[in-house]
Amino acid sequence: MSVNKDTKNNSDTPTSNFIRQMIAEDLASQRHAGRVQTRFPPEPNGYLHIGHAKSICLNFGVAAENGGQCNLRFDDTNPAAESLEFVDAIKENIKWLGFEWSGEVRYSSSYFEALYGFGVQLIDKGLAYVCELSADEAREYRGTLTEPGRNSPQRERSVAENRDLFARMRAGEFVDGTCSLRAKIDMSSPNINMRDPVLYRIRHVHHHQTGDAWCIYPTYDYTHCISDAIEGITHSLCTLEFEDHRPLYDWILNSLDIDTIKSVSDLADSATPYVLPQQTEFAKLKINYTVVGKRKLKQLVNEGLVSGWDDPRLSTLAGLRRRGYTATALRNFCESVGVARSESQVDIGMLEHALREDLDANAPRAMCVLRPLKVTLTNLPEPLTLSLQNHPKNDEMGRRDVPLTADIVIDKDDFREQAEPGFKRLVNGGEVRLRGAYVIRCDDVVRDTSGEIVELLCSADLNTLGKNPEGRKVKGVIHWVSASAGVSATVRLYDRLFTVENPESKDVEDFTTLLNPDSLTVLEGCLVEPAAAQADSAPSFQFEREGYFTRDSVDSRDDALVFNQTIGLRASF
RNA sequence: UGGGGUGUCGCCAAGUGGUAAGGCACUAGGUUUUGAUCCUAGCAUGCGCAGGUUCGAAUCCUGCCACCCCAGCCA
Repeated sequence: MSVNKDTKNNSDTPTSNFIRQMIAEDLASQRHAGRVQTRFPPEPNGYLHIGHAKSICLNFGVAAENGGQCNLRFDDTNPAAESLEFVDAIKENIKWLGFEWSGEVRYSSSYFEALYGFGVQLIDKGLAYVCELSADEAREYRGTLTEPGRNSPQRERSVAENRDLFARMRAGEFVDGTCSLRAKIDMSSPNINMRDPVLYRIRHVHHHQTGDAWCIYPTYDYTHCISDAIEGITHSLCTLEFEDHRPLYDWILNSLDIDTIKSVSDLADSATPYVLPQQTEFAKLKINYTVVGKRKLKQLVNEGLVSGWDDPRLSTLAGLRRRGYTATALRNFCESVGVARSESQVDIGMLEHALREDLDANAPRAMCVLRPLKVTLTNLPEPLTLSLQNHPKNDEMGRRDVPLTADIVIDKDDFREQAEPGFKRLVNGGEVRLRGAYVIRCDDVVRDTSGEIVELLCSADLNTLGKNPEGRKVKGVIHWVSASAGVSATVRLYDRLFTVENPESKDVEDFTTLLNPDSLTVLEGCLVEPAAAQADSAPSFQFEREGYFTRDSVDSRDDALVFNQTIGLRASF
C-alpha cells in the first residue's frame, strides 16, 4: 500500500499539446465512434530506456485520460535480433512505471497468418510481386535521393506466378535472400519508402514466439499498420523518423479490403463502425549527458563498460530504478517535458528536479556518515535514545529512535581546524549543532603519529536538547551517527556517465572515449543509523545533508549493506 | 542540390489574428536544528531573418536562412 503523496510539478490541468488536441477533436467529431485505442509497440531487442518512458506515458496516458485503452504489443518481426529476456524485462519495466496494458500482451507474430493472407490479397490485386533481385541489386535499382529508381525485372509477373512463388517462399523452398515480396507502388516516387518496399523477406531463423513455424518474416512497414488495424487502434503514435513512412502505412491499409481487415480485428463482432488507424508522429526524448540509443546502450553492456543493463548509471528504466528513481518522478518528468514535433534536447536538470521533488516529499530522513571521523563526547553522562521525526514536514511519517552515545562519528568534511570565512560547520574551539541532539564544542584534536587527525574531543552543552543555547547563536548543523550503535555500510556515489553534454552527437567518433572515469565512487566503512539499516525499512532515504539513497537491490545484504546514491541534495554554496 | 519536417528566454514548452502561460536553470531577499525543503520577487517591447496584408501578426502571405530525417530484405 502506498501512502506516498502524489507529487506533481505542474498545475492541475495538463499542458496542452497537439496530440491531446487531435484526440479531443476526433472525439468531438466522432471520428472513431468515441473510441481511443493506443498501443506501445517495442521491439524486444533491448531494454527500455528513459526515451521509451516518454512514449509509454504518452500512449497509456492519453488513452486513460479519454476513457480508452492501451495495448502492449511486441513488434517482433526480426527474430534474429530479439529474445525472451527482453520481452520479460520490458513487461516488468512497464508495470513498474505504473501502467497496465489492455488484456493480454500482444505480439505482431501472432498475426503472421493474417499478414500472410493479406499478402496474398495484395498479389491478387496486382499490388505485390515476388522480386528476385538480391539485396545489392535492389539497392541499385532503388535509385538515389535525387534520381528515380528502375522497375524490377520481375515487376510484371502474373498473379498466378506470384501466388505460387509466395507460397513456395513460405514453404521454405528458397534460401535466405534469394527473393522477396514487394509492394508495387512507384519506383520514381520522391519518397524512397514508396519505391516498391519489401514486404516479406526469407529468414531461416528460430523465432522466440513462433518457433520454426515460419521462414519468411514480414517487414516493419507491412506489419505495423496491419497490426494496428487488427487491434482496432485509433491513434498510432510514433516518433518523427517514421513520418516518411506514413504514406506507406496508409497505402497498405487502403489497398486492403477493409471488411476483411475488420473481420480479423478485435472489432470483428462489434457494432461500432470500423475506421482505419491514423499514424501521428512526435519528437523523441533526448537528454543531455546521457545515451539513449539502443546500439550504444548495447555496446556499453556488451563491452563491460557498465555492469549490465541495470547499471545505476544508465538511463535504462532498469538502471534508473536500481539507482533509486521512482516511477512517479519519471512520470512527472515526462509530463513536464511535453510532447511536440520539434526535436529538442532536455536538460538533465529537469529530470533531477522531478526526482528530488518526489523524494523530498516521500523519503524518510535518516543519518549516514560517509567519511567517518571519530568524536568523543567527553561530558555525556550516559547513552540516551532520541526520538527524531522521519520527515520535517510530515508528522504522519512518524518518528524513529536514534541512539546517542559518547562515541560518535561525524563527516571528515564537516570539521576544519581553522575557521574559514563562510564555513558553518565545526572548527577547533567552535560550536556546532548535532542534528536532533546537542550543541557541541570542539575542545581538542587528537592526532596519530603521522599527524593526521583521528579524533575530536568535544563537550556537549547539555542544556540544548530541543532548544537554542542561551546568549549565543549556533548556525551550523551537522549530521552524526553513534559509532558503537551505528551499522557499517558501503555507499556508492554516482556522477554522470559522460563528460560531454552530447555523447551521441554525430561528430563524436567513439563515444566510449567520453566516459567519465569518476562516474562511480565506492565508499567503504560508512556508518548508518540503526533504523535505516533494518531490513524492513523504507526503500529510499534522505540521508540528511547528503542526498537520497536506496539500498542496492542486487548487492546489498542484511549483514553487508550497500546503498546507492540516487541523487544529491541541491547545493547552494 | 529529390522528398518530408522543425525554428517562441540558457533548456523544455503553451500560444490557432487582439497586443508573449508555465516549468527547469539562474539572480536577489525571507523562513529553517538538513548550506535541503518552503516562501517572495526578478528574468523575451520579443517569437530564425527580410518584406507584405491588416486598425492590429508569434499566429495570414511571399522570399530567404539554419538544423533534423529518408537511399536496411532494421524498427
